[in-house]
Amino acid sequence: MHAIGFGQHNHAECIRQGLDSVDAQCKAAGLKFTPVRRRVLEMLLAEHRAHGAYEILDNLRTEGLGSQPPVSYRALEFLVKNGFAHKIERLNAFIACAHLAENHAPVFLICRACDSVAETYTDLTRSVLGRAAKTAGFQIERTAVEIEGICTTCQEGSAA
Amino acid sequence: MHAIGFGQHNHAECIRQGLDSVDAQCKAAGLKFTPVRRRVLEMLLAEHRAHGAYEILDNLRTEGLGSQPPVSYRALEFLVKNGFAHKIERLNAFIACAHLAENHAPVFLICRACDSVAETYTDLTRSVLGRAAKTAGFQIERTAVEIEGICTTCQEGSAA
DNA sequence: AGCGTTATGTTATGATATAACATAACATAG
DNA sequence: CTATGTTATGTTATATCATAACATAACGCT
Repeated sequence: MHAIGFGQHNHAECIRQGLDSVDAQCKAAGLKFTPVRRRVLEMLLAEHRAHGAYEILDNLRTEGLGSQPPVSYRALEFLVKNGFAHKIERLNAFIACAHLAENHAPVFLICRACDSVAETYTDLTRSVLGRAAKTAGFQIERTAVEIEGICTTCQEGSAA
Repeated sequence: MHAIGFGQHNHAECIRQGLDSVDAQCKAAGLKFTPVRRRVLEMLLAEHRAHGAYEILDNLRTEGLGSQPPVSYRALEFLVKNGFAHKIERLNAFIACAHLAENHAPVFLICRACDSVAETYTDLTRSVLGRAAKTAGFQIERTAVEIEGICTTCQEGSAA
């Protein structure tokens, strides 16, 4: 298990790869990766933090790609539904998936100081929680695991 | 690990015990368990499902205990902050804590068919996820683990 | 070209949440 | 027992997040 989101990496490359990967997956699955959807994903990929639907919308508006809430919500819904992005419930905001193409139960590490969000994952549904659910006879469909705290960088910034 | 929420139990007793327990904890901690706060917790305890802040508010209004949003939000904030209730982020709604007086990382099993919510718990922060966070140098403060699916009862209702 | 399906545009409204300020209740130090 | 600080409540207004509903356009297919 490893976390993507904190630390250095080639970001332009990261965005390009993300778009290419989704492009390919959409082609393979017969999904339409339209300009609005593509642009929204690009915005999400641009930073490892959660973006609000209205923030996305503001950008779309500037670019003439849409001006009303349903435009961004629909694009985000498409991305989330197909696993290209996730919704962070805690923040009512969205983030690009950092493990594209892998079937995973995402886990988010949300830094309350700098708002960065790292995504890692777990085989949660087959571990402790999965067993608990099974015992209760509960049939799991989706999981939201969101951990709030302070990331490494921010801990260094203000020595605890 | 066991789940509270699905299945039979003496509910009047359950409510009374919850109120008594919180009453005692507030006394011990020097917290004020005021009429509004008490009544809100009582509403939450009345059913094992998440209650919206405005639903709570409607009831308070009927009873002359408050009429504006901040009233219910403040009471709920008090309950959540002190561990007597939890917020279900997925539903933007609140539920009484089912493990009062135990220090725990709550895990919610949310049935999307009947809207019931069961609370179980885990030593999550010391297990797989905790180790992952530690590796990433992340300092955990809060966790929200929400599992959505179908509860036993609803599975029986409409045979899969 | 006709038809069904999916995506987009647009209006309107619903649902959730909090900032900001005023007042009241309560504890306790003087 | 009253002045003062603190916590809780009352109230107005507004910010923020989300979707229902309906109209139009683009696309794929026969």
